[in-house]
Amino acid sequence: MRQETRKTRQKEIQRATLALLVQHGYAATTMASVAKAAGASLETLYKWYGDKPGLFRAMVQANIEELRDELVMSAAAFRDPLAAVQEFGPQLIAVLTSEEVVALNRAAAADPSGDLGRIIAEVGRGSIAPQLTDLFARAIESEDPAQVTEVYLGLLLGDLQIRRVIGRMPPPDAVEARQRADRALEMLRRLFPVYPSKLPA
Amino acid sequence: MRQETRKTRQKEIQRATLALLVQHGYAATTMASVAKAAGASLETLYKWYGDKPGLFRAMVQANIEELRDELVMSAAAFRDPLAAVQEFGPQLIAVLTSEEVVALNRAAAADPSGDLGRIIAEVGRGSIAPQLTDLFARAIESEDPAQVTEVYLGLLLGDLQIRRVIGRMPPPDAVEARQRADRALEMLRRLFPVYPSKLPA
DNA sequence: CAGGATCAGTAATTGCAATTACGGATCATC
DNA sequence: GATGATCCGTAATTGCAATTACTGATCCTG
Repeated sequence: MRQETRKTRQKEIQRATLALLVQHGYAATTMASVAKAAGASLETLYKWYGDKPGLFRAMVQANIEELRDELVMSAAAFRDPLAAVQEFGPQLIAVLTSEEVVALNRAAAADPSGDLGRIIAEVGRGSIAPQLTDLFARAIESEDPAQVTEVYLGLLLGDLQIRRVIGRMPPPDAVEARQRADRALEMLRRLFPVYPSKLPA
Repeated sequence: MRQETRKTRQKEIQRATLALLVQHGYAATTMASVAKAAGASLETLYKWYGDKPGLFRAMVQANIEELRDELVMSAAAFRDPLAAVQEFGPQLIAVLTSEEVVALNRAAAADPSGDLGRIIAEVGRGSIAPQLTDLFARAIESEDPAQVTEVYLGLLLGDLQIRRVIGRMPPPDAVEARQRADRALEMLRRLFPVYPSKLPA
């Protein structure tokens, strides 16, 4: 099979795996059910991914990277750093509380090896936080822009993520997400001085 | 067997269950391993708890209540509300990032029924947040003290919990916890006006 | 068009853990 | 001290899912 074909095939398999993970959880997602849903054979799954953890490792990696790339793109579309943050916040809430990311986090929580958690942390937070820190470094006076990011994320998300992961909350809708993000940014601006040139006109 | 004896026996079983959960996770904690560790028989486990989820439900309930009671006690020991919060913050960080609570959260994340998550949310947050809200209502001018609590928890914990649960972080030590709590309270006081009478002497 | 590789579909194989069943010891109660 | 209940320890039973093996079908490559 050609490389291109295989790549799209793998994407299909990983998509099917994620769908089953969202619906049934890690333990109840069997290799057989993945094969059936993806129209692939067990032999192929094992040849390509080695074993069940291997499949999920690849799936998590691919999906987290995909989500990251979407977020990266949207952030780059702005010149004014705080305007970018303002746009970014609600998206970040939406992504991090989505069924998909919640399911990925649950899988990571159940993974004794810690591989899934490492992937999520490195690819997810590891690439998102620096972007935010860059934006804040351009907009806010602080010797430690990374800490501004910390505070912002705390204000933005609170314990939304952990509550979602243990299953005690629906995802916030778009209106709530925007409100929450606006409040977080407003509080952040009261906590840290904004460069005068960056004040809104 | 007398009531008292049975109660202590159940406590032993639940303690052993938690220890195994912390060490191996939910999936790898077998009923047989619990029986062995607790020196109980499988028959007793099934007679008392019905099935594996039942055992874990009871265990989570008992342990969360125990943790809550410890926190409740410490908070009641103060007269000045913000002093109580100041003392409470580091403890809350320590408890919520402890191996035990992380393991309980992981079990809840893996539980498809949502029972464990419900227990944790209701017994845990459901009793802690109102206590904090009471303290803030006495110390801070706000039409919505519950939201002050929200903000405080966000500043205090950030994404510590979710990062702990997916396995990408050691628990913060006592010094870090206190620093973090102090910073959170200090930021909170800049965000919300404190009643003059409550200002420190 | 032959040859070899790759894949889907299905049928073993295997191991593990939840659950059940049973025999002997222990303990509270009368 | 008898007795019935309760408990421990261990040995089935059972079901499920990961993993492996086998059989044609399909698709590139020359």
